[in-house]
Amino acid sequence: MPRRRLLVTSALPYANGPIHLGHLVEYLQTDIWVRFQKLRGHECRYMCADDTHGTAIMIRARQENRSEAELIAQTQAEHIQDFDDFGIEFDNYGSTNDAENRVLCESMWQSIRAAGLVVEKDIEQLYDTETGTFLADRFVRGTCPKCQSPDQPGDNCSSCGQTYTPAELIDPVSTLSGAQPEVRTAGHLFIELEQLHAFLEQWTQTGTSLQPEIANYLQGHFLSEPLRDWDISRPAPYFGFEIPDFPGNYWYVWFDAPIGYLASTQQWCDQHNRAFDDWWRSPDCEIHHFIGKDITYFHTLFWPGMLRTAGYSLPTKIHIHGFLTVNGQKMSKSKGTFVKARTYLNHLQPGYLRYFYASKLSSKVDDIDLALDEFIAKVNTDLVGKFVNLASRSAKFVSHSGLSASYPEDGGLFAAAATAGDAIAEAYEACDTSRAMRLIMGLADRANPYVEENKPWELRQDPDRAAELQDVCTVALNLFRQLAIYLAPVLPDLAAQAGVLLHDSITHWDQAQRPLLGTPVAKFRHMLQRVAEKDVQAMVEESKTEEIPANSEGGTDNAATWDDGGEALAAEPLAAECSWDDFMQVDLRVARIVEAEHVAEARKLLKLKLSLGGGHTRQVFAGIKAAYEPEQLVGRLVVCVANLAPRQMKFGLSEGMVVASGPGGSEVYLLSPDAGAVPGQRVH
RNA sequence: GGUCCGGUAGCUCAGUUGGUUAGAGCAGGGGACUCAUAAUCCCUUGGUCGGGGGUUCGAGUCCCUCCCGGACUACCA
Repeated sequence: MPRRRLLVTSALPYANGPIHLGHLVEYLQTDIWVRFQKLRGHECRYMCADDTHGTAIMIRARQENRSEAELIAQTQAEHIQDFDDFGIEFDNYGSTNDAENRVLCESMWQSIRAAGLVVEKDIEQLYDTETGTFLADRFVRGTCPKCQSPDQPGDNCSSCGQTYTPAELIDPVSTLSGAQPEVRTAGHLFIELEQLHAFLEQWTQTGTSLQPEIANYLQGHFLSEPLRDWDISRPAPYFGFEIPDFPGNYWYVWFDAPIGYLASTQQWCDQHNRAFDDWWRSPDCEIHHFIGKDITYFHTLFWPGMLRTAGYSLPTKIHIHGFLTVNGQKMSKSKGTFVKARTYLNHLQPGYLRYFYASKLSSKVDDIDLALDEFIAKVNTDLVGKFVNLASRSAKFVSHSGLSASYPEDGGLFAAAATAGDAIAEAYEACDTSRAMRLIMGLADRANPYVEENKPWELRQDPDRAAELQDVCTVALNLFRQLAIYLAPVLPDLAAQAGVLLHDSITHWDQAQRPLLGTPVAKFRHMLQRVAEKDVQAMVEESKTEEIPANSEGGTDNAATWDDGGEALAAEPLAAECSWDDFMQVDLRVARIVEAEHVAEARKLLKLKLSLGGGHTRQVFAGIKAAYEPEQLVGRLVVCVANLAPRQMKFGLSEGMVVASGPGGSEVYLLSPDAGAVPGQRVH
């Protein structure tokens, strides 16, 4: 088999939120594929990076009163730790804000300019004068111009379905500041993608780079009519790279994000003294992108167009996967099924999820479902009951003697499993890991009866049959080792443990072709604990109490989903209608927490000092001890009831109330005003 | 509405270019074993392959039609 050179990427996670189980579908699928290629002896490099630019990052950094650089550095460190703990091995993990990316963006830009693809057009956009920013559609809400429904998103009405531009909204409001935005005109640069129409038609429809349903989708939705110009610039302020020949304007995040694939490769090449062009300008190198179906459009139209224009290699294959559902539904915070990578790791081992995803994923774009009870049953049955059990039930009988010197008669089991290696490899190669797992477990199903029939536990009773015992265990352990090799891309930790047990590390797929003989056998230790239902439940419970970033959209990563249940409303039905005057009797004010401390004797209370600005302060006792640490409160803005009658409490006078939602205990959520609010402002 | 994907045993799914009595794993029932993480092994109950038409000597597999479920439906792309 000729040695292939492969460059593999996963989509870049947006640096505005933590990695969750939905993200991991992609990174685990890719990691498994990469590990498979490496195990086959190919040179395969896995590149990724954080996607760091765009309005959402800028806004969040402002809200948190820190620089974008600080925010994205912290997020990147968290992402890398999460990936690392899941056994996802990148060859390089960069950032789209790295210097290499700027250089490559500029060079890409020059090529696109030189090709005559760029035009400037004026567009009208809503502008928030308070925050000094142009507003993307999702930052505007207002009344639908068609059906008059209030408080609708900036692009279409959730009530009547009408689509419109934010400027058409009646009484538009900026969600950043609450201000009424004004319409302003600004020049934007556009890429005339239509000039590449013929190329894209040919590339998407006749090549082998796309799954057939994706090619159909593109033909039906985009290629059947002229391609629209792509708005590629954003006026300041914007967090990104400034466009060199268009000062005051920045590349839209979706321009520089995929170039991050190149930049990450560049970093790796620099560190390893390798030639960049061997990867991105060589017909000998395969380029494989793994992405989710939500970002199909960018990767199958714009990205090939950019690459071709700048003279880079085109993707060999774009592997597109579906979304994750949990228990058959979208991930839901209230159900505790919106699980962060870190939360999972707090309760469960990564191998469980790696195997479960592998057993579900195929080369199709279908969504996959993580049914938690199926997850428990499948992992325990397949991995512990069938696979690990083979070693667990035979290793200790040969810990003193080691494996036999020649391979015993086994009824053709080893040879059959060796032959099956090709079919398993084909399945991995095609990203059909569910098929691969099925084939592997079929082998395990034939291995256990062998042990059953040969009864090593009886053989060991008879010293005269020691050789027989050794032979039976040699077969069982070699069958186990074959499975460990075939599973190594999915379960690298178990493969390593198998290597330790048999004193022969697993480094190549072809090791499954020849039995291992004559090596010592180490003392057997449990390789994988069974999944306990209580741990899964604990993970779900913890997920219910966690904060989820309110807006994880805005970058190139739109994988977040939500599904708001009706439990909260049902638990506390709406109160009777009140008049405007009634409402205005309650004086809600923005306040800043300037001091926060524990009250030694109090079980539920924290003592807060609120500032209303201008030196006006209030002492408030709030029942939020179980939900917040004093340190995390100091400095943040909250909303307080400023005209509530003071109340004498056991520990002192409470001069107001901080508003929060939630059932109580550790589930209390303080309300925060958006950036721009200042202490003392009244809430209307 | 349009496009795409799917509808096979209680559950998750396999079923290659149409070919003998439709399969696996799990779950359920019965038994065995005790080396192994209440693991394993043997036997076993479950299906008019969404409905209806058609092509064919023969269809889960091809064609038509209807029903059901899901995804997508860009234009901040």
